Amino acid sequence: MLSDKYELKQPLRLPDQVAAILMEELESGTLKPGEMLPPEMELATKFGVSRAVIREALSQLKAEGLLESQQGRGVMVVGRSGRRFFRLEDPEKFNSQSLTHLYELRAILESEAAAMAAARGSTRDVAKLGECVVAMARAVEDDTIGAVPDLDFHRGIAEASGNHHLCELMQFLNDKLLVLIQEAREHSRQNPGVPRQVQKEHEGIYRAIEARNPQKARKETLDHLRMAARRLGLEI
Amino acid sequence: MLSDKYELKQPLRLPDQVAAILMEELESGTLKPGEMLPPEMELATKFGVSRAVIREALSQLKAEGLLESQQGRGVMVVGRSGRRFFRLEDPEKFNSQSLTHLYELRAILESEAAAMAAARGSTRDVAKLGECVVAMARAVEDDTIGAVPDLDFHRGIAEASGNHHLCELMQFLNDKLLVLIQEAREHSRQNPGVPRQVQKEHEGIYRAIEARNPQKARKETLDHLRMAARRLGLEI
DNA sequence: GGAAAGCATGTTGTCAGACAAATATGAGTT
DNA sequence: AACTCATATTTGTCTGACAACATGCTTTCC
Repeated sequence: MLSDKYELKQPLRLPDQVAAILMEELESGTLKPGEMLPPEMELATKFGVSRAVIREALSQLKAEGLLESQQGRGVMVVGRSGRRFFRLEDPEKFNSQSLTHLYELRAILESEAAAMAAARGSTRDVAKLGECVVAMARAVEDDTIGAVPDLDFHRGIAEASGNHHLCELMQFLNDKLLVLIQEAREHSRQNPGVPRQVQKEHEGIYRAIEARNPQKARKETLDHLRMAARRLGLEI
Repeated sequence: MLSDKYELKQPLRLPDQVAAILMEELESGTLKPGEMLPPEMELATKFGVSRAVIREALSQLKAEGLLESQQGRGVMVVGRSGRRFFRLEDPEKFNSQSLTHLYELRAILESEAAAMAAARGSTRDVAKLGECVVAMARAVEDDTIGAVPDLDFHRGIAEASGNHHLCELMQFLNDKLLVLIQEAREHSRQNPGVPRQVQKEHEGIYRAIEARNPQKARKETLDHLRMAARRLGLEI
């Protein structure tokens, strides 16, 4: 039984609850870097759970790089520099402003990626982008869902930037915004004329990259995402 | 002292090994989203470990959002959109190109953050930046280490951007690049004249932000980071 | 015959205890 | 003061057990 001291929610599994509490103490500074955690057995009695539960919780935090354990010594709190992940707040807690910020971040990265793609993308990368544009054009004609080529197009720009970290990060953000993006696409298809407009924007980006014009590629991408955000109802 | 950090080449613990193998299978597509994992007991015999070890491994992957379990049903593979973290490859495996890319990513974000700070940073934020500049100037005069105000300055820019996600992401990247940055600072102090040059660049950024000139803030930051990269020996 | 209730089985969640392995600690010796 | 060694502490791993929940099948009742 977990003590009521820690307002634990029932539905979550015990290790997750314990991990959340410890994480809280880590972020609030109650547990400072370099300090040792109490022994697992002590934590177990303190939280009123078995050692197995404690170990699963610690395992999560260790995997994230927040803690470090050594057999015979104990568990130590490691500083921020040890963090292995960039964690986004839980999507359930996203409010409108948070979403706008996320979208803004994406726009920064994607416009810069487009500029880099124009500056130094391989001809192969650019050719792949061209295929995506053609596929999307066909989707607009047929009035079908152009989701796959659309996603491919945006991923292609990231890859053409030649920066692997940037690519991975954009992939992550896009995954997070996926629901939002799909909503936008659905919304677009219902408004006649919008798909054609979107296609024109995509083609503008593609032409700028193909023409090896970084400035233009950045601007076209920025404009495109600004328009897309407006279509989504986000104030940017 | 210093060897303490590098001495810890601890043999991987069993749960970490199992987690690594499963992660490999997830990324390679051997385990596809929607599929069910074998029961924990089966995995245990397959890997030749106890169920507790398997559970700790699964706990890590569940925390990362790669798996999802339900009592009585089993463990399911979740698609990419479920990922909760943006994971950077292990710092030990960083090669020169990878570092350059990481630095490039940081430059993108920081220059844009500076522009946003100029465009919409609160007067409070800007004032704090001014204090950092003064503190750094004093450090240059005294020839002491200006690490703290320097970090504060860069963090201040991120905060002044008003975008929380951007701020967190920059914090994460800076933590990762911290060793690199400290190296740069040490290198700077040994080369006479460099600290003054750095200070001049910082002041340039600050003046642009204070003057509410986004374009200039972006350019000054970009120039500063480009110079810093060159001082570090990275080809940008 | 069909639908609802109950039972059997499989799976995850949690607990308890045990031992091994590595480390810290302290007493005793040189 | 420094070294040695036995002891205690702590993490790493294993085993077995039971509870909670889900699924499918059987039984029962209309």
